[in-house]
Amino acid sequence: MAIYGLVDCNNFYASCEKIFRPDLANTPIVVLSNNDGCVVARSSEVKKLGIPAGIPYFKVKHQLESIGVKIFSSNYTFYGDISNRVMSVLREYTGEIEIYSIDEAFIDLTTTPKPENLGKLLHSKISQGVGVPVSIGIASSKTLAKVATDVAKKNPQYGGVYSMLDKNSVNNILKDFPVSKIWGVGPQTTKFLNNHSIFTALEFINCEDDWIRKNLKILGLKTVWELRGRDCITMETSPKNKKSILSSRSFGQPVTSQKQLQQAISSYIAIACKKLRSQKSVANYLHVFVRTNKHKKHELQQHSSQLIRLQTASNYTPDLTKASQEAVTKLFQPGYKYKKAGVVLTGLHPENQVQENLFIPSEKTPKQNKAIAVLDRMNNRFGRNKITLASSGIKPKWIMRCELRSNQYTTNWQEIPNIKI
DNA sequence: TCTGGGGTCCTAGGACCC
DNA sequence: TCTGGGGTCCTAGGACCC
Repeated sequence: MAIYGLVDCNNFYASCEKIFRPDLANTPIVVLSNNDGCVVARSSEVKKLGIPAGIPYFKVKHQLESIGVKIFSSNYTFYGDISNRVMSVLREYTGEIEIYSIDEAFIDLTTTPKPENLGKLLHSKISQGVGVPVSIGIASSKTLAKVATDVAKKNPQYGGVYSMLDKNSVNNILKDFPVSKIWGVGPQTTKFLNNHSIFTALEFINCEDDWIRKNLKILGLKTVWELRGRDCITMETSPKNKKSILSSRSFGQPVTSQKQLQQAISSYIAIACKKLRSQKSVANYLHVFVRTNKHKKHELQQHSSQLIRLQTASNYTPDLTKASQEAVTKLFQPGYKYKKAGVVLTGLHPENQVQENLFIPSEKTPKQNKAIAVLDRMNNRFGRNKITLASSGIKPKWIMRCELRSNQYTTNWQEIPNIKI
């Protein structure tokens, strides 16, 4: 039987913000999304106050301020670094891990003699060594490990680690576990199940396989099997190359000119192409999309995209920038206030397997290759966007808001914490 | 005034081929 | 005169995840 552990950092972004701010140890804090748009992380004190996840900041700003909640813009560079530290601890004690998201990792405990003991050890090592609290769930499938982690998180008496390896404990937990909280069951499926009087995970696993397959397809069936303890979703220890790469942002203020829109798109292309080069792939297709603010019903609305097939698959920023200009020309309409735009690269293939176009040479000259390699190195060393194409604009107006960002304590010498002795 | 960003997988349906 | 049908590939869109 397989045994999985899931290690999940509690309130990750909020916990990160507290690491170098012992003065905030018991202060309620929230972290906002890009553009200071939504509340994406809440410390436990804030959760208790009933502030929901994902709520637009402006709706709760007054409430948060009036009760003394400390607000942070998101600081992804910092969270990424803390995440790496957590993952290093896991690797040190468990060998191969599957990094599932910035704040979660699966570990394979199949051959670990006492999984729960290792869980306790990891819990204390991460807490002491990195400074963020984690919850660890142990079970015979990933989906059950997710459930176990939820139990560990909600019940402090287990000390942050909960094992669901024996059958009795599984049924005991599943009978009170709402289907809406199952990994892989979203709002649509919840609605469907509830309409059929299925409310708990236990009721869900007691359904007939045929019925589940017919209505919820193969994914639904896999989820049920996993909840019955059958291991269907195995470990992925080496990160796979992405099949699509997306870069998009909402604008700090509406964009109304074609030039600004083009600048924004150019800068997203630069980000996406850099990711593409780092996985040594080329893209065949480029999607460019633009959106107006759907919440402003009285304004002109546009939600459209252009798909461009590149003449030759490429990861060379100027190629894709040029292609994007054509798309922007088709998409842009005067009089519309654009709120968000982005690019998606698809049809990705390894760069050494490019299908040559008979009429158009795809090989970049050595000079072009060198230039783009230098650009990547400089930007890696000195920070994203230190060197850009002129088409991305300089100090653009549409740049995101992030007025309440904390320091990059661990990744920027200028912002390293000071200690007064 | 103010509503995130980056992914994956699956399915249906059209295009195309033989 | 008779005008098929199955397989495959691709894309758009939906649902879900963090």
